[in-house]
Amino acid sequence: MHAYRTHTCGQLSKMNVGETVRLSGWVHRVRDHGGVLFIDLRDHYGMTQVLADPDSPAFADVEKVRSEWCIRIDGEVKARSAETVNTDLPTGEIEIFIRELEVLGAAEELPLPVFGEQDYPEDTRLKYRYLDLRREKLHKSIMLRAGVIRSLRERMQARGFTEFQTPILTASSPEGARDFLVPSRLHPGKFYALPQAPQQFKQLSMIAGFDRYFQIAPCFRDEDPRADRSPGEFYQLDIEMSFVTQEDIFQTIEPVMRGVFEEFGGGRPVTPDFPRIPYRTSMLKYGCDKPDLRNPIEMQVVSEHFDGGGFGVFAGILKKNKKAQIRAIPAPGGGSRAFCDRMDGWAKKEAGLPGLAYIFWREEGGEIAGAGPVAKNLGPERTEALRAQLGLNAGDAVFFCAGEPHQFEAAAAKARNMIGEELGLTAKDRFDFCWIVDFPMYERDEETGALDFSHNPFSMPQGGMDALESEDPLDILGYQYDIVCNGIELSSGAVRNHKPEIMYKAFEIVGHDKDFVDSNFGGMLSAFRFGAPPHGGIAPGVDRMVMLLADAENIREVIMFPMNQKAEDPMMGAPSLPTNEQLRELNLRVVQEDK
RNA sequence: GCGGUUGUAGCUCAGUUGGUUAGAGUGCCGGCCUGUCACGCCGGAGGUCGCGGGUUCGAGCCCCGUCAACCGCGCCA
Repeated sequence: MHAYRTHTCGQLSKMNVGETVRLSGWVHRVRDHGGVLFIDLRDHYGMTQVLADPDSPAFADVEKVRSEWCIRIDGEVKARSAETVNTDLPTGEIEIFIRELEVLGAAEELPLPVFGEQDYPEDTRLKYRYLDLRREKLHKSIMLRAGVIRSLRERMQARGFTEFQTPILTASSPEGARDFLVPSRLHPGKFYALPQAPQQFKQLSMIAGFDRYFQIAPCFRDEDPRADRSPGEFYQLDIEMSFVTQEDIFQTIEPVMRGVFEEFGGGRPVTPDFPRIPYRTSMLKYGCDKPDLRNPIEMQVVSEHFDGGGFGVFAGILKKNKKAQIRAIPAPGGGSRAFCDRMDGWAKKEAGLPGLAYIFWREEGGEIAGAGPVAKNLGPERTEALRAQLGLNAGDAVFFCAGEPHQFEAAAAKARNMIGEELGLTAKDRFDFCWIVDFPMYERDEETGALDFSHNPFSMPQGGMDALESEDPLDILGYQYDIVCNGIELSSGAVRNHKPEIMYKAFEIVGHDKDFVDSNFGGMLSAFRFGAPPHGGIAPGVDRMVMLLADAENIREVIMFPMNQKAEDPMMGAPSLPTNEQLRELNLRVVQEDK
């Protein structure tokens, strides 16, 4: 007989009745009835009820075990009587009568119970992550993650992609986020950087002729975390392909994403064809570039109804500022003063808006009439024209944002989400994908007035060199795109700029000369001079995909050993002080120590 | 760096207008119990109410400061 087990805890059934078996696992729950004592024995595969009574030679030992002890038992498989069958358990038709028990690992009083669904404070969960990982929910989420990664690999390989490893110790890149640096022992005073993404390496692999690259790639960025952004490190499904247009990339990646969400989404419907929404349209309709399309609300520009009208505040804003605009957020079914006032209060308190002006419509003597202070000042004709444009009816409402779009859009997007939630308009249990396309190449810094890349400086501008030379930089669009699902940005990608002269020109527009480009991106740029193929790619975030699939609010729920909000690992004690010896070898001296 | 929320038993939480000895559930320890599967019943131990200061006859509760955790902002090509 095997030293630890003949079967797993999820394996035995009626077919095994009468067999002598050996199981190992953790004591999930003990139910001691004095004369008979039940243990739910748990392992990775499932749960089996084992029991002993005074007839068992192991009875005295069994009485001593406690929750989460790791034990091995030998015993006989017995059929349960009809009344005692547990239909909730795959092994519920049998139980094991214990003949022998060995304690493999006893457990002290638990700082974190494994049994039950209760929530526990995160610092405790992180400090005792191995206990938390025993719990059903987290254990399942981590297995889901593993399944998603396996499926992504299979799907990519099936499409002719090959997984390559790129360096972890590499050079710092001046663009983007803060780097993690690793001191070089062999080169005193010099540092490696951990890759923020294998961006340049994957492009170089295209230039090297590998045609289709992918990698479940670790990425490192030394930025402050958020609920959906883990501190320091995360994984991307990093992809690059040669001889492709933007459309080819869409056609390749979309089925991978859809397939994985269909495979692991538990039957929740997935967008059959991802709509493509230009960046500017998205900002207009949704106020942001990552719209939650489960929410049907679309904003509209309604400035004309207020221009020169009786609602003095808005008319005044339009008159004073040419860039100003009145944007309507329709709220079907929100047509009550109570709801409108509640949203107005919320906007003041939570959204950083001066308030949310509103109109709501109701039946008055067989006619639909607008109500509220805005409607009163605007007058019935303009109010009616507004209603007609928005297609609203009695019982509906509309909220307004006024000013320059870039000033109110973020808050308007929040309000749109809030209204969708509050009115029950936002669908649940669905994965609504879209592509956001046509990102502008450049943007102007509001304070300094300087031009800068709005996203990735390595993307190909639409129109190529001609566009860079002739168009207003702010009008130039890039072959650059995002995948968004349920309001979460999953991925950014682009067709790359593989021509040195266009690269120089693109950087020149934001005020970087040839020397800057050469000294910062010299490696890649020189590769572009030796027959670079047109290429492009994308990099969906694995952690966020799993978050969506697991319905997790926090990225730490889908990472096996995450760090806390302060980028510490309370279990392993990272980061930690180096020894003097280590510092000496690295030629480093610590100027200021953390308190 | 800034803002918000939270902090009471090992764990999850309650705690009235500031009032006498700070409670419950769970876990732990002891006792009882031969069919439970959130087993049940009886008993027990377990508290610097995050920390420091203040107001008050009296502070878990009010005030000031501080620390920690989380959430958000900045940041994240």
